[in-house]
Amino acid sequence: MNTTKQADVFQAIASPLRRDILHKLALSGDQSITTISEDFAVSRQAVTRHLSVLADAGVVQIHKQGREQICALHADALVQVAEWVSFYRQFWDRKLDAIGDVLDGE
Amino acid sequence: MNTTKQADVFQAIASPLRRDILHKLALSGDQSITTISEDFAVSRQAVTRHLSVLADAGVVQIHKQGREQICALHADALVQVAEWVSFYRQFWDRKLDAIGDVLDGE
DNA sequence: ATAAAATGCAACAATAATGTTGCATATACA
DNA sequence: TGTATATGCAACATTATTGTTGCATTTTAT
Repeated sequence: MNTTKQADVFQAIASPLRRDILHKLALSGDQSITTISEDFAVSRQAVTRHLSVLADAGVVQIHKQGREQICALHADALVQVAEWVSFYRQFWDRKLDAIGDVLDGE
Repeated sequence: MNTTKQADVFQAIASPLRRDILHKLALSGDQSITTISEDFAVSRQAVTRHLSVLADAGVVQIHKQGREQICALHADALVQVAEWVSFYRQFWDRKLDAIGDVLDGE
């Protein structure tokens, strides 16, 4: 919504719909706003706003290409989330350690 | 707020204040609602509600002890977040891989 | 038995978040 | 040059989120 200052990435990924958008970008690659919105039940304008939230948080980068706005996943912004959650690994149950290892690709 | 059905953990950690509460529980261990609220600028009732959101998402467990409600961090619920974010590691910039390794304790 | 301490409940108020619709504007294309 | 396409803007309507305050209830400790 803001487009100027850095928004909270945690707030950005709080919405299931926004997480779905990120997932779609990850699986299908860069796409225009209209193309993205066709996959969801809400209006194009609603999707546009969700994309703005994601862009403000730095998780998505948008650049104009002709008359289209191409959206691209910028996963780097998620490192902050990875860092945050990694701190809590020390408090996970011992039995979850195996899962953690898998997540970390060890 | 709900206390019955499983709430979204992503929504729960979206609030900076709620993340601060989790951090306090991690560092200082189990505490009563009043003790927790003393560390924040908002009212006890506000903190109570934040704790409810965290409890609904399973990130905090609360049990009664006498006249107090003792809150405990339940980091297991954050595994879902770790799993989600780990998927995006493949999209991180190559230069961030080193950071990722550190996060994973490799 | 009483008073203090720790909460729970409920009513409100102020915002923020989500979605919609209608209309204007910029590009691409036949 | 027209027309269809891709967006942007803005006004609204609903809900959800956050916080507050006042008062009732449950325990603990004199």
